Amino acid sequence: MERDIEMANRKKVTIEDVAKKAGVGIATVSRALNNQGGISAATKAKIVQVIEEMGFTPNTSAQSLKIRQTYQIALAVPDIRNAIIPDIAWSVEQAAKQHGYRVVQINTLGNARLELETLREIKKLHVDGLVMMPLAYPKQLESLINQTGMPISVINYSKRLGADLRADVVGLSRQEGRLVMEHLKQIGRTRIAYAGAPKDKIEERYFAYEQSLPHVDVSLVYFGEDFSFETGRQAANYFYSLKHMPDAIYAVNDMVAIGIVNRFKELGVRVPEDVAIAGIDNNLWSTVTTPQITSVSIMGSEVGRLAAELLLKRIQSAGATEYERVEFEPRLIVRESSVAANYYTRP
Amino acid sequence: MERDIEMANRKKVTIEDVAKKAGVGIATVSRALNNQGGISAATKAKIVQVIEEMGFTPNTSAQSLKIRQTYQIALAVPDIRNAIIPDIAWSVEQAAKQHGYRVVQINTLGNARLELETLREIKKLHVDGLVMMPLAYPKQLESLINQTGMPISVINYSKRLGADLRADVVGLSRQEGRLVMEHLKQIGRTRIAYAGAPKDKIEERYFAYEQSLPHVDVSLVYFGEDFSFETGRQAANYFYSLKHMPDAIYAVNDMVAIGIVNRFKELGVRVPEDVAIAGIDNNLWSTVTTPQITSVSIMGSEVGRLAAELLLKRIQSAGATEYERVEFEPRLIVRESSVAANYYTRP
DNA sequence: TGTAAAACCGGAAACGTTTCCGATAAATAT
DNA sequence: ATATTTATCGGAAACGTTTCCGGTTTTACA
Repeated sequence: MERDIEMANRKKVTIEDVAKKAGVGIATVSRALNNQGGISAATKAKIVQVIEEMGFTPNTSAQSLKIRQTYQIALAVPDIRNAIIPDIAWSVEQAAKQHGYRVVQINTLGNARLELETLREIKKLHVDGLVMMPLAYPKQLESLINQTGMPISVINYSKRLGADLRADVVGLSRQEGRLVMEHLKQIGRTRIAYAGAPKDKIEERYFAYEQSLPHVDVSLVYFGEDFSFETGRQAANYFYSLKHMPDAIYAVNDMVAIGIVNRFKELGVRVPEDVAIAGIDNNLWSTVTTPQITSVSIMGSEVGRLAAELLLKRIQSAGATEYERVEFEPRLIVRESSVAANYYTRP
Repeated sequence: MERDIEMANRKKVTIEDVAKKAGVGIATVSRALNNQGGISAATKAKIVQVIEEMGFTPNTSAQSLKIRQTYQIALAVPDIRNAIIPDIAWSVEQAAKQHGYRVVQINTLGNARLELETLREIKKLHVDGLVMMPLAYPKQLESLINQTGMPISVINYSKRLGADLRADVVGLSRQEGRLVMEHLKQIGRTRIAYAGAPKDKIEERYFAYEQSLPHVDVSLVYFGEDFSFETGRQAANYFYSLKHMPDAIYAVNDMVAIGIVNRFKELGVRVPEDVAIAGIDNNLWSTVTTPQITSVSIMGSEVGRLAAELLLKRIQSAGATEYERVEFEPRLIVRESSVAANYYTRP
């Protein structure tokens, strides 16, 4: 009880309090704080000591207001719980930290409306920059990006972007889907199915499916709700219900692929004998399941690090550099879910 | 090129600019912004329109400085890439968002020095509160928590905390380890090993091991570097190298358990016939491997949500409430890695 | 229509920093 | 010794909001 009162009463100590107690001016304290010279070693030591005693920490809001920088960047991802996104978040934070920045994190749910809203929200936040990984790409997103006037790095998981986008872009070369399809065809599969999230998310992956087939059999295309394990299981149920099952499935990501394998196991469908399966992401888990999952590696932590570094470079150069576009080459990693066991490359 | 210049020159538009253009005082614009009455519908509409035109967004730093709140909370976790931590991060963010707060995320690497440093860093950040999930618990951590005077929620993954800790605590009942050990003994295993991270992290889990055995055979205890898949594989190598292998392994978490299973498969060790294995966390992946992993569920998203809500309650009540302690009861979920297949409870 | 109350609005002070600029003290040069 | 430079420091003005307080206008009521 007393504690709470004490806590509530505890006044924040300001630079002025420190100045008074140390018997100097506030300007001097500020100089001691940002040690940039113009102050004698003696007074500085004195001030540092007083700061220590009083437990003073400068108010970030006031600092930011004055210097017009927050030293924060935002990170907008669809869902921190999914696939390679923790890797990306991790590497973005590491890179940011190295440059003295913090990251505030926002999940957009990969939802078109929320992606837009988030961008507007972030503008209000007055953060120094933004690393964004959009999924749904509502029409207005690009123009909104162009308007904000805020440094932005886009991690491009899916779509072809306008050439005039005013943001750095680090993307996958959008060849992942093609790699998977070529692999499945090459191992002799002919009835290849697609299992994915709604069509408007990561469209490129579905396009790769369409484009690599002379014509698509719509009964072999399953659009689920999201990118989850459960969606994979539902896809498996769907394909199992067909009179004529596919002999291969291209899954939009590893989570879905793993869900399919999991359900097929219950249903007695053999992988890869009856159906070959391949996903995209190549996360750790693809190597842990039985069978291990053939996948395409998209190197999340590399992507995240690079996106953050491009952003920070732009921030520090006050935007006075050309917009960069970097593509990561994905790499197919063949494992047991598509070919015979013990016949695969390690990641 | 021109664009960059344009961008660099773009002055931030302030509330004063809006006031001038709308022909009103800044106080009025502020009222329009925080729509709390004292303003006619007409002028408000006018102002809103001008704001729209000029693309004005209020400066958060100035607001925070004035109202002495940042509407940000910090979230300090060991490593966003691990186990249930994405679940926790997700649910903390969702809860925060509902109350109009943002979360800035910090990974401490579960490292004692960094946990302390992070706490100091966060104090500088002047966020409104902190959800923290410590692993290493350096000695000074508790007293530092008591000193900050900042609302804190601790997600207690491991240690017994001092009764006078000035923070809300939501924890596991610290029975997870006991549950695992009882299970392994109950199914008749006698040489039970422990595979874990360094002893100083999540000590409770190791203590549960010690306490449930008459005496510990040190050769059956393996302390790895971290909580990773790779650590699990190394543990497997170690146990395999013993002349007299254990017949059961209690793994500090599922990642490690999965790593062990993975390596044992390569080595031809049968699970659970030769060695029964059980972990803690019960994440999705425990159900995806073959064999599926026996585990203890600790309900990450529930824990995260509750921690955030306790914190926000404390923030909003200005700390004038008793400190709460909530324990989540863990639940053992028996799967194939410890008993015969098809003999398990679904999560 | 006149008056009291209510609604609306603007000026200015504050929030806690950084930084410019001028002033003083110390150091160096003459 | 004085004159000049240099190092050190303090005052005060910003930064962009919110909010108190007083003043004006409108509305309500008799």
